[in-house]
Amino acid sequence: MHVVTRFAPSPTGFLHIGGARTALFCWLFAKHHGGNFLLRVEDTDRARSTPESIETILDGMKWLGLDWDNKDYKGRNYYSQYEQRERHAEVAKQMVANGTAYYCYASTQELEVMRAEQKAKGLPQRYDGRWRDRPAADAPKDIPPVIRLKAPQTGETIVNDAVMGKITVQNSQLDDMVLLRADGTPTYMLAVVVDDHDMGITHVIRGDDHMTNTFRQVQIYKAMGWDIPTFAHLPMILGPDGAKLSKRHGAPAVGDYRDRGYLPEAVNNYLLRLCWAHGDDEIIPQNKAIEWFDLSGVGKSPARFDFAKLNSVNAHYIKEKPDEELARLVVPFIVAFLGRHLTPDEVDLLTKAMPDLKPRAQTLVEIAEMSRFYFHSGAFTFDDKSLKILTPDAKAHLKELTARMENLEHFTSEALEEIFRAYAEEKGLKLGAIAQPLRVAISGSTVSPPIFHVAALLGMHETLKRVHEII
RNA sequence: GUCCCCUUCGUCUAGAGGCCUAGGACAUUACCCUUUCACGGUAGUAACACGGGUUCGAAUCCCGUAGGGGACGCCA
Repeated sequence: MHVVTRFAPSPTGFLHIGGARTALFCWLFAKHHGGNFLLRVEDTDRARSTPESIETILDGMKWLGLDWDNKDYKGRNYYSQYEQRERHAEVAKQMVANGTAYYCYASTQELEVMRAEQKAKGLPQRYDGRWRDRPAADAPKDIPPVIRLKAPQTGETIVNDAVMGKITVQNSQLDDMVLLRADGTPTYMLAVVVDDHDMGITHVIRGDDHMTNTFRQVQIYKAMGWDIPTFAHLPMILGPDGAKLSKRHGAPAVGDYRDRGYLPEAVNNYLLRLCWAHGDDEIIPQNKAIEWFDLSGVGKSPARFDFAKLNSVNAHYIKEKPDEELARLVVPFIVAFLGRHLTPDEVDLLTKAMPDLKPRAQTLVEIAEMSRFYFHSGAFTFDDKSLKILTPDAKAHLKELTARMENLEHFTSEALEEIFRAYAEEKGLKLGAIAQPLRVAISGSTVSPPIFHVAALLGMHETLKRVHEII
């Protein structure tokens, strides 16, 4: 069987991190089975859909590397639901013709009254089928009707969900939903089913907020006599506090993670491990993810988002990434901090510093922050801890050491360490007593990568310049 | 309110009736390494929501209870 999955966001905002997880699972499932992964933009809500939002979502998908296969659709690089509206309307009319749907002339106000009454009586709020069996002759001429599904009123509808298992609902719980609005546009329920059918979707993988919609959609498939795809509903991703993940939790959009210096491979790996596991494996590279991913491994319970764990996964992928590539990724963040561009020499220095920077950072932003001092010019402003290190004694030692450093033939970290160790031994000092002042002098802080590495990278001229600045 | 789903360390999870004295990862604590901070290494604290069954035996199967989530639009 040739597998076809799809990701179907509505372009009313950014790409939500939960949506990204859904997209990832769809993508992995398609790749695992050698099938296709399609992108459909659900833009039938003309008031809320925006082109900017579509761009943002596409960007997010690209950043995560979730490539879709329908890049050439009527001049667009995605499938637009809105463009299929004629087809949706046609299907709705077909259903009226075959007796599985009917025109309903109840006004919005009339329905509001109906729901209010139901609520007041403590009854479930459902359309009562008032136009279900009325003859066409009753139809008022001046009210444009909607088309409603003539849903079965007895028996039950069963969904065999690949994640949730067999789920049954009594048909008496479901009402006759609207398929086509009075203005002739399709509702989500209709559009989804028609598009999934037309696109040949074999596996509908989506968030479990759609679970109860599935029963109604199955009824549409049945009314049209279409094959029902396999459904798989993924549990929600919740915020750290167990509430629905939202702006309040800080980073709901995929773009937020890019801006905060997370690597897409880390985000993917982290997202994959939410509600899914492969034994004790934690770090799962993409090729393994494709090889191992299956729907049966997806858990049923919602998961909370944990930034600490994401950080640790990100730290792992940072350590794995080649220095040059990492430097290239960090440069924009440094540029943002410095407010100026880096010279090729500076980028080269950053690349050479990367082995010392990598193990100390969890995000690209952290690398940028801790590497700023390399590109610093002028005097540092020291904090209290640093000032405490720069005692008159320490300055005196540094002055003596300056002379020795100047005489160095090769300004390497090994050579520097050698003269510092020799000096410490001569004076009966601990290495830290002179290494820390050097650190403060040339890095501007008490915390930095190994200080002799730093000095060697800065070079003799810059190192001595910075030392002179403080003595 | 009605319907649907879920419940293993703080968090993500392993677990398919005996392999469980419940494993791993993150977080956390201590120690080692060490010129700072990290990385790395070693050790530790920490969970089967509760109550009933079924069974020789239950984290695992069944039934309740509690808690959580979701859906009930001419939104998607």
